[in-house]
Amino acid sequence: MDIDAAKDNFTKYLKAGNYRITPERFQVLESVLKNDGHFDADGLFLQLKSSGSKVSRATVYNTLELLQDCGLISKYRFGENHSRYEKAFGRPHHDHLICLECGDIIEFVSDKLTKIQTDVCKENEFKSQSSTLQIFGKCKKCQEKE
Amino acid sequence: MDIDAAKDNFTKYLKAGNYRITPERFQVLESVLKNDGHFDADGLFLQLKSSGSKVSRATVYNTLELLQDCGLISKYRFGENHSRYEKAFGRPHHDHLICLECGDIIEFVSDKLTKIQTDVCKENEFKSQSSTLQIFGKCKKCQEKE
DNA sequence: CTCGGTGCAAATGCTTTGCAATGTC
DNA sequence: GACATTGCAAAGCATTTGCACCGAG
Repeated sequence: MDIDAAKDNFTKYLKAGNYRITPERFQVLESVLKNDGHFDADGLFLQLKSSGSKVSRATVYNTLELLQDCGLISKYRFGENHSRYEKAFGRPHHDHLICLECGDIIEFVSDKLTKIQTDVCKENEFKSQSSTLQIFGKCKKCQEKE
Repeated sequence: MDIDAAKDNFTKYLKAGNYRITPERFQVLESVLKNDGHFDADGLFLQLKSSGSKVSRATVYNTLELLQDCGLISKYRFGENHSRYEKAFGRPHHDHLICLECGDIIEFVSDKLTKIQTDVCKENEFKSQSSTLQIFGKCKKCQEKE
């Protein structure tokens, strides 16, 4: 839907930072936009490769960092040994329930949580930039399996 | 203070799980108990080494996992490429403010947060096992530096 | 034409693993 | 004595880096 808006956004970010507009960077962005859930760097690399792109892993990592810096994607570490990303463009902030059994990730939004975070930061005179609440456990489906 | 209680705890856990009581495992536990803040596996290994212990990295990692399973320590991933641990024995649950500038980690406790988490889990029929709220940003000291 | 960006492969850093030796039960 | 646990070094895996080449500005 807002693919063009995302591209515009990225273009502006690149120009503003005096980064070059390269086809590789936009190939990565397009690949990112195809993913609806969470994805990782290597998955994205494979996805690009299978769609005929010749972008290298190095460029994928490099571009993911740029996309994160300009707010188009969010990066997470769900207690695994690799990072996960997801589209952030035009989406409200949300947090995650992570099933340790099946690996499923459930998203949720909580206004109250946002307020608590604001309060905690104020109390500690801390300037928040980003946050993540991760709840690990067992999802409904996996509980029923027993 | 509760060093003996921690050791008891670990002993019981090992026996219950049919794990063997080895000196190496207790050397790791003792080293863990010496640390008041957050520490990582390699730091612990070095600490053990410098105090004359011959425990290997493999054993450190193995034992840290056991200690985590029996609730004596907690494991975190603060967006870095390595895991961090901290004593959990006899401490209330708390969360973290992480300064992206100086790396300082501030702990905080929030009852309201606990309640929200309970509610979110109920709504999603999710069975929580552990959780972590991480707020990344800039601490008071680093804000003043500018 | 300049210098930032790219691909490739090698390097890195944390963590795990394979295996023979060791020590607990 | 059986077999889980250990130390060591090598392997794994995600990510980064060095460098020669390429192409955007």
